[in-house]
Amino acid sequence: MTSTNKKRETKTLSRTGEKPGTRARIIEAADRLFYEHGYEHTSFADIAGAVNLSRGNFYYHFKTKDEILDAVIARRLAEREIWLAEWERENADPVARIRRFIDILIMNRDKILRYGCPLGSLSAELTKLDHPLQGEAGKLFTLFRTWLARQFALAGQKRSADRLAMHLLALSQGIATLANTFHDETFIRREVRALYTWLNEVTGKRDAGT
Amino acid sequence: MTSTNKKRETKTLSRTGEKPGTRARIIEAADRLFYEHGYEHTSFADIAGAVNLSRGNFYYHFKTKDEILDAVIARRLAEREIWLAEWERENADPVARIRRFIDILIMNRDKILRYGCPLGSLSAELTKLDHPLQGEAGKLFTLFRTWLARQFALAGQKRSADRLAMHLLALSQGIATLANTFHDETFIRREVRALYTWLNEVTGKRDAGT
DNA sequence: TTACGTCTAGGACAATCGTCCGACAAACTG
DNA sequence: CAGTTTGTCGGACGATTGTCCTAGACGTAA
Repeated sequence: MTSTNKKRETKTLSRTGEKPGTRARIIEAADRLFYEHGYEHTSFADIAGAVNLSRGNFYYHFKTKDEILDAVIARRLAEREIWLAEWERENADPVARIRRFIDILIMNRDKILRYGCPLGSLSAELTKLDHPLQGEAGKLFTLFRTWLARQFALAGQKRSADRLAMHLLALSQGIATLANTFHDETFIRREVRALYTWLNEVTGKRDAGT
Repeated sequence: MTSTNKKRETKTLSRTGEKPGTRARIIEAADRLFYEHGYEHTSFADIAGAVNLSRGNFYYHFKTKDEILDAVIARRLAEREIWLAEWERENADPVARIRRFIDILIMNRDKILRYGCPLGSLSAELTKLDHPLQGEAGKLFTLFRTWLARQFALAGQKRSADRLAMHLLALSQGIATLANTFHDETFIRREVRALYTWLNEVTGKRDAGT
């Protein structure tokens, strides 16, 4: 449902005189603008301006705003799936993998301080708009939820895997929101340390460093 | 800065043929609509329609949309201050007071499932809009933060009072966001139970019921 | 060459936005 | 009584919104 795009396939196949990946550039700009200024507050003109396109040409690629949002969510999903694959490839230990998830808070701290959590803020906004793509946005959370639960299960917490995953998701979400509200980087670092400790406790491990 | 309203005073004093508390009714409707549909997504016409007023008359009471937002935030602040006073009056034990805060998640669970956290969603939206009243909205969090920290201090956790307050705020915030995203009431109840346990642990108390 | 599909530009469109005005009814003031 | 204040109404304003259309430029295929 998310991205059955005949256009995309056509594009990929054709070798006409198009600028390299105009459609992809639009989605990328929309992704950034939706994150920084919100979905509703970002206009067609804003996105078109960000990629130096006329609004008319823009319409050629996306007929409606919802279509762009759908593409943006699909892009975010794909991006996160790559993250998860990398974390699995680089860490055999499921607990180490979960730590990689927690580390997002540190690695993206600048953007979090300025714009909050990309997943949470989008989901919250679509709720207020009663937008039909709420479910799609929810899949972003579901992706992490099931992945985290699988790691917790691998770490020996099979029975409470989903509970732990949800708890970790909720706390990460709340940390991002409050850090954004108070513009407090120290708070992020402190909570991440606490999360590390919590992770070791619930997985029955000894402390594994900072 | 928030609510120096000559008009309000005039209104309170005058006994003209006005409908009882038109201004207050406007603020009340705006408060609800901002929560349910967001600030930007709520128009003058929406609010005016909700209180059966013409847009023209509406302008008489509030010159700009920001003015309404300012009044709504002031209203929310006042309302929360009353809550806190009640909790203090009804509970001598600071830990019991903190439990009252946690209970918000249960008591407002229906609205949370539908619209998320009133504080967090507003703060997040104003961030995206880069709105001048971000700071005012932040005061709502600060109100709870300082109050919770005071209760933790009274409960014997003076050194880590603010840290505990922030942690509790963040988790509550995250619980609301995820419960809203997944429309999961069970999740709220489970996390609230866990918060009760956590509260007893950090304040060095024995388990105090459900 | 001609024909065609792909891509782009510029602008039109109806609707809605926040804002603001002028007229008027009711009540209080002197 | 006349005059002022207070509250209400209907509608106008310029700007911006998402959406859509048409004309043409470009490269490829026949």
